[in-house]
Amino acid sequence: MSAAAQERPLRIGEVAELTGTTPRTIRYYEEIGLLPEAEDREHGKRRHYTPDDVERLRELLRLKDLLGLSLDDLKRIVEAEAARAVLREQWQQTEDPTEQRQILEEALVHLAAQLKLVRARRTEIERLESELVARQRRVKSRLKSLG
Amino acid sequence: MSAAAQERPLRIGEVAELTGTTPRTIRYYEEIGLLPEAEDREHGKRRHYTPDDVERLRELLRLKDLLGLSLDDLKRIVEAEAARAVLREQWQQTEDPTEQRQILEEALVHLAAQLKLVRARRTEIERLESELVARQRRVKSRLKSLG
DNA sequence: CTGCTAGCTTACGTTTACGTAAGAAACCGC
DNA sequence: GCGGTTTCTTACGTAAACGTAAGCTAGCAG
Repeated sequence: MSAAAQERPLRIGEVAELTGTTPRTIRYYEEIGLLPEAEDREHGKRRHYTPDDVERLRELLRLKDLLGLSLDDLKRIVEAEAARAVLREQWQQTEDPTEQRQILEEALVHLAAQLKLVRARRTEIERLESELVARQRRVKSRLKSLG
Repeated sequence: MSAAAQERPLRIGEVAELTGTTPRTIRYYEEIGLLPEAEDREHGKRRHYTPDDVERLRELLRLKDLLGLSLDDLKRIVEAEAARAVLREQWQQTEDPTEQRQILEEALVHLAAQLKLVRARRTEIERLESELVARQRRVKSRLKSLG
């Protein structure tokens, strides 16, 4: 469905480059279940990725770095998303609008939870920033009073 | 000079409580030179702290958590501040306004560097936040179109 | 003085998140 | 087909940031 899936598959080194990480990290994330393993890859053969996979990994790294989440935290998020994805498949097939609504509402809950985290962080950062600005002002005024 | 220094000294457990960390962490920070060690404490006797020390530790923990700085990064910051403090003492005694100005300007450089870090973080956080909001909107509109 | 709790020192242990090395196999260009 | 690069698997190594345990002491409460 995604246009991205049509293009030449990316190799692990390219993905690492694009996301600013290393092949080892990518394999490790797969190993702990943070990234999915292609079930049809034969032993010893190369992994390949789509641009969507790159975006996915970028997002995980962002959550990790910006929110300070551990890989375990991320895994929980990923698993929750996966669970919702399963339900989505089941329920979209039945085309029952009541169930579909429930799925979307769960997605909203999920997003609200993440937003809460992000906004809390932003608030803390802003407080830190304004304290630094205040100090800056004090130093500047002392500089002025020195002539 | 600080009013805080007049009050009953705090023990390590209280400081840990107040900063949301543990005594072990505080001792560790002292061990690696992140927190100063009172030079007059006899071997085996208790550490004690002022409310200013608590604030100091809070700030370090904030920089660590919000900016994702390592203890090594923090140590560099602390050392830079200490170096500036030494110069301040020396030069304030001489009461040479030219030197005093230089100290203040160095402080500004220091603050500007930290502010740059903090603002970069805030920008990233804000981008993440707006992406989440966008997703939220999409889900909400799909909900509405479901009736 | 006597308990009791919290703190001290020393030292080894642990978790997280990968790094690194070795040997083999997969592609890719020629 | 072949050399060169990249990847694969397996497994051991490691740095950072503390945790934990043991034996001992400070210092206060009664």
